[in-house]
Amino acid sequence: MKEMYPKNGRVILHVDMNSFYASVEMAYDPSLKGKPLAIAGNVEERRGIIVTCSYEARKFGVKTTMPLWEAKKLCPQLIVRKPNFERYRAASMGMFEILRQYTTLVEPVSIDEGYMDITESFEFGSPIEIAESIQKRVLEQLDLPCSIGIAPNKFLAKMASDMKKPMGITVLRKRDIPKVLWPLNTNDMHGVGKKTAEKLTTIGIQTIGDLAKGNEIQLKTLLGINGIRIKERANGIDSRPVDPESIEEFKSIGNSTTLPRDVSNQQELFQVLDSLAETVSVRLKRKNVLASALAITIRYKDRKTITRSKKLSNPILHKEDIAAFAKQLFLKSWNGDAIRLLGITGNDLVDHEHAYKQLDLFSYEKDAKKEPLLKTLSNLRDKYGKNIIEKAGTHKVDPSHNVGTGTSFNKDFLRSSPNKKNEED
DNA sequence: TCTGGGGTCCTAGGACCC
DNA sequence: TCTGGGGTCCTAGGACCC
Repeated sequence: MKEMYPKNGRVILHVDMNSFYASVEMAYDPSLKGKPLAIAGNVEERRGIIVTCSYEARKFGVKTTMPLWEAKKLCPQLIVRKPNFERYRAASMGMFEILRQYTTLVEPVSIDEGYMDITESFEFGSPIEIAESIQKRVLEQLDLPCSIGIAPNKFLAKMASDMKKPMGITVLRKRDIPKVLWPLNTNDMHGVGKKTAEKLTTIGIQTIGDLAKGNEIQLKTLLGINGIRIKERANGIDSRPVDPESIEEFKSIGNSTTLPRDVSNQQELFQVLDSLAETVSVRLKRKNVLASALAITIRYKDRKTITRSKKLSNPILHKEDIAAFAKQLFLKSWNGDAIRLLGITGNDLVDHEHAYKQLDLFSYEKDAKKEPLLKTLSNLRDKYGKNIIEKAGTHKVDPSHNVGTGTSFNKDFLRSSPNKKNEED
């Protein structure tokens, strides 16, 4: 048996679906296969952009994030479909189900990609055999193509999966790094975008190889902690574990919308905030969490974007509370100019059950000053059950002040995160 | 006719506390 | 006279990714 990996090394796969949304549409409607297909938002409006497109469309120069009108200019016969998220979610679940047949150590990163740690999965064959088997099953069972990277860590696996598309399998060993990775430009690196690549050129770093040998002091000064991190990555060092739970740990839930036209009428803008608040509320409830901080986003006509956020004295989840608070924030921040986009995001999410448990804890609090509130809350709950507590907890939120009966217990108990990780990197 | 919507993580300054 | 130093929390903005 060939030794492909050092005894103590890990074997990580990165599975990346190829032009996922477009491929799912083709699986649903095979008559689309082989044709230039694009998925775009706001198809009927002028502000639509390309979300994903088929390889046939890419041949014409059509790219992700390109405005729809531009794509149609490049490729007049382009077939355009609206995104159909239920289908994509279903396909995604099918894909991850297949991955989990090889190991429980599957970490979904987004709807169409994930990492697997198959170090212990030798009963299914060699890493390449496993990758081939996964690729085959995803194609046969879901009619979807994917590319797979095989490497000793996440970063290298991610880089590897990007190297052959569609339907590629790429092994990237440590010893391949100088030949395969180092000639690439830094902006081909996962985690290095346009701005960082530009900054790097100012200290004479163009390629990943340059970065691998870069001066740490200089990198730290230029990019902070990220400078050190990308240098490590460039040298193939990345100890992040594959964490199947990370997908459960939500940190924020938001909803934003680009308006069909720029709007400066307050009434109209308030209506938009109402509907955004409704969406955020529904999604918070579905995830069983409350928001302990709220942020709004305003993008003006000239695309200048501001965010304003504020901690809440009590976590909230009802649409009325979210809308009221968002409107307060909005009025404090809006300069009166025409607005292109509005958004509301719930931050510092606390688990529903956890929030109530913490209220229970409160019952045992000996502090005399806090006694009255606590009695009120537990009496109410005894009488009316859980729901009234939810209302009592959220109703009193006064967006203009951060005071009130809730402040002390919130600060001490409710805010502690249920999502704390016990894993150090 | 320019440039969506969902996120995460990091930085930096000011407030505040000891 | 002349002005600590560390720590945490909050907020705004930026970079990045899919």
